[in-house]
Amino acid sequence: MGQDEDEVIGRRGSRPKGVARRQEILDRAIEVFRERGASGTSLRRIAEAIGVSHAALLHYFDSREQLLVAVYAQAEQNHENPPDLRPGIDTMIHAARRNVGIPGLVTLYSTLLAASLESEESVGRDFFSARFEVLRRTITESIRQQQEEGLVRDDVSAEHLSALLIAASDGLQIQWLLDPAVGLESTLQTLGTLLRPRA
Amino acid sequence: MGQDEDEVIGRRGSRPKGVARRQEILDRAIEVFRERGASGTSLRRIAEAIGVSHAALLHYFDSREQLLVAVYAQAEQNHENPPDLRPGIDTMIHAARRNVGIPGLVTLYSTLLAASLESEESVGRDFFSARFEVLRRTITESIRQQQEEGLVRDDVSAEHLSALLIAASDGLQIQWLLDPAVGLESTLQTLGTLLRPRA
DNA sequence: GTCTATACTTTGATAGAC
DNA sequence: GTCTATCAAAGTATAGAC
Repeated sequence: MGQDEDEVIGRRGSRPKGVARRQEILDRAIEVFRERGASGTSLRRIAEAIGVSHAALLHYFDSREQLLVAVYAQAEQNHENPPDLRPGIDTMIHAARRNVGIPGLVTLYSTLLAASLESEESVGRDFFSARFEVLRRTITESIRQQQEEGLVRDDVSAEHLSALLIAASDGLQIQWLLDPAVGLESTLQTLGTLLRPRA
Repeated sequence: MGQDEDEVIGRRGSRPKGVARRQEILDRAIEVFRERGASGTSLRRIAEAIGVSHAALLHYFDSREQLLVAVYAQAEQNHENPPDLRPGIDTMIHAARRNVGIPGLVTLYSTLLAASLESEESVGRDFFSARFEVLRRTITESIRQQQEEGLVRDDVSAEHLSALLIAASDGLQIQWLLDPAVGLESTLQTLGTLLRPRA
C-alpha cells in the first residue's frame, strides 16, 4: 500500500498531475453513477453530466475504461470500513447490505468485470486480477483461522471456500440486479449456514 | 417448447426467413467464438470471419446483441444432453467440466450477461431474466426432491440453494477466466460437500 | 496545468441498388 | 438475399489557447 495505489486508480506516473481537480472529477463521476446507474455512460455523457468536455476527462484518465475503473476503485475505497469483522461470510453480507442501496455502482462493477474478460491486456483486467488475488488470499487466511477456532467447518478447503464466497457474492448480485426479488442478503445468510461446523 | 424457441433465439416472426442460411451463419459464428474467443467481436469482424458483409448479418439479426444472444442460445442448446442427472450440483459440475474446453463461449456468456444489466429493455435482458427464472425454478424443485430423499441437507431453503448454485457457477467461471489456476470443477465439488447432509 | 476545438477511426445501424 | 454507400455516435488522439 502507498505508492502502488496510484497505478490501481489509474494515475499516470509518480508526479501528481492536478490531483485535486482529478479527485473532484472522480467524486462527481461517482455521484453520476450512483444516481443514473450505468446506462448510457459514454465518455461524452459522463462529461456532460459533470460539466466538462469529454476531452477534459481524457486529460486526467488515459481511456474510458481507466476512468470507470478509477470510479469503481474510489467508490469501493470510500466505504471501506470493515466494522471489526474478519474477512469472510460476515463481511460479504455486510457488503451486500450496503450494495442494495447503490445498484448503479453494483452494475458498474459487474459490467466492468465482464468487460475485462474480453481483452488479454487492459486496465480492467489487471485491476480485477489483482483484486481477486488479494481477496482470495485474505479471505482464505481468515477462514483458515476461523476453522482452527471451530467457527467454520474444517472438512473443506479454505481456498475453495474463499473462492466460493466471492463467486456467490458476485453471481448473486447479478441475479439480484436482474430480479430484485432475489434475496441478496438472505441467500448469503444461507451460505453462512452451510459454512458452520456440525453442531 | 416449440414455437417459443423462435423468439428466444431471435427470429422475427413465425414466417421462416431464410432459415437455412440463417442457421448456417449461426453455426459458423459459433465456431468463430469457440476458436478466437470473444475478443474483438465487432459485427464487421464476425462478418469477415464468416465471409459475408456486416450488413448481411443484420439482415438475419436485428442487432449485434441479438446475434450474440442467438449464438449463445444455440451453442447452449447444442450440447444440452443432461446425462440422466437431476438438476443440481451434479449438473453444474458436468457443465463446468464441459466449459473448461470452450473458454470463448464462457466469455461470451459472461459478457453478454453483464451487458444485459445496462439497459432496462434489451434482447439480452429478457433472455437472461427468463433463463435465470427457469433455472432457479427447475433446480429448486429438484433440490427439494433430493432433500426429501435425504441426499441434500434439509435445514436450508431449496430456493436459496438453487440461487447459490447458479451464482457460484457464474462467479467461479469469471474467476477461472481471469486465472485458470482457479479450480472450477474442484471448487464446485467443495460446494457439493457443503450440500450433503451431516452423515 | 487546464481545457476547448477538432479531427481521426471504428462501431452499430439504415437505405437503397442489384 | 446480399451487397455498397452512408450515417450518427462513440472512443481516441492531437494542437494549441489561456
